[in-house]
Amino acid sequence: MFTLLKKQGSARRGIFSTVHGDIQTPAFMNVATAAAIKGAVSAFDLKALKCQVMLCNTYHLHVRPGDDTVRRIGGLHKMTGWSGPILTDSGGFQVFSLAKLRQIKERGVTFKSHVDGREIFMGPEESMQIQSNLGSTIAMAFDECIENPAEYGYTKASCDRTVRWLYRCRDEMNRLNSREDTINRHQLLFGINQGSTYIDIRCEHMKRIAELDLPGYAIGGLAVGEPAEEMYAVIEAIEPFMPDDRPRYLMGVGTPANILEAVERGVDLFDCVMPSRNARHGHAFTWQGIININNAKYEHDTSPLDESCDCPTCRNHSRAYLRHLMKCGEMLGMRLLVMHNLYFYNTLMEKIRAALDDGSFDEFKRRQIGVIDVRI
RNA sequence: GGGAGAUUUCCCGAGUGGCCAAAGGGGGCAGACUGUAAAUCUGUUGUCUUCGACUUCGGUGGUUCGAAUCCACCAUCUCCCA
Repeated sequence: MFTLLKKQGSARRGIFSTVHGDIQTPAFMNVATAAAIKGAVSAFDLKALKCQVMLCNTYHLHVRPGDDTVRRIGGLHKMTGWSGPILTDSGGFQVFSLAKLRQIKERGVTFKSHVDGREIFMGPEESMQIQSNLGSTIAMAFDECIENPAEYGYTKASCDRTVRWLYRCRDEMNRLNSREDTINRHQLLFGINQGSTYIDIRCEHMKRIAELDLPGYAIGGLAVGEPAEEMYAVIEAIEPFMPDDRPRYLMGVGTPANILEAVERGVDLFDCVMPSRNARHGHAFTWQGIININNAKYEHDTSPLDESCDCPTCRNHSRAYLRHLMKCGEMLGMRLLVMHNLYFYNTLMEKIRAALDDGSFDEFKRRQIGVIDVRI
């Protein structure tokens, strides 16, 4: 399913084939937590934005509208109108981000719904059942995203539990995929490496989850407050223990610089709320650096966000107009900025792939770092 | 013509003798944001030679050690009775 086309150092150029289409890697997955890219961007826009994969969230869709409802209306693909690959996150990140609203036990995690406060129980089986109802292409294992910093002993115990949970995820998915009435009987399970910033725990955990021979592996629990250098160190350390013939996914990362550094260290897939969230807050990524369109200096600026950008926003609108829309709180402003930022991220990945294809990745990375990730 | 009430820093609006350069919104300016409880959150918003000083609460004059707050007159606006 994963074809490794080329390597440059540890950096990889590949194709990941799924029932919903091929993914050219390295790739950035566009985050649509509640089955919508925040900022009023539809599935029909995503094609124009060079999006390859959409990412949705198990917990959020379980809370609203309910995974039984998603199943009844035909699954995420029919629901959203996106026919390409969809990855669903397991709810593991919510174990971390809703820390004040949850309780972790061996069987699973009890959440208080952030919507209405009602109690929700989610363990490996529940997460797999929900993701099966959603009908995603790739389902993520139910894990605990450990907060940073974390105590060594707690990290070790948590990782042991995450391994046990992974076996339960695999068994439950096998059961669900064998059922006649399952929406996507070819749903793939990705395991998730944890271990905070403890290299020994990370490596040990990676070895143990690799034994399950899953179709893909993710690195979780990074970019949660630790310095970027520590994150890179973790990736470098566990990379040798990640199967070469399986895609590697660095969850929740990151800045353009983070992505370049991680690709160099052998990562194939990424996702991050940064391009969409920051766009809603007025920040735009350009090939000259990051700008805040709300700044007064753009009031009379008739140039596009980025002269060299071919996205619908840059082809049609000026900085002055975008600033005006954002200042007025017009939702068109957010939509146009989100579209631009997603196009930027997807184009960044396209350029990375092209550079890997012709062997110029190192040079490409050297040229971009310190430029596209810096505020101007 | 007679009576009642208003006028506060960019705007709305609190404040009725010292703890007031003046609450709270809005707007402005800037910052944060990494598997989205985020169209959110934070800081700042009279001037300066900025751990202190100066000028401000419609205008002018007065009372007082001290006034945005009390008094007099003037200006403008709103409402009620003719």
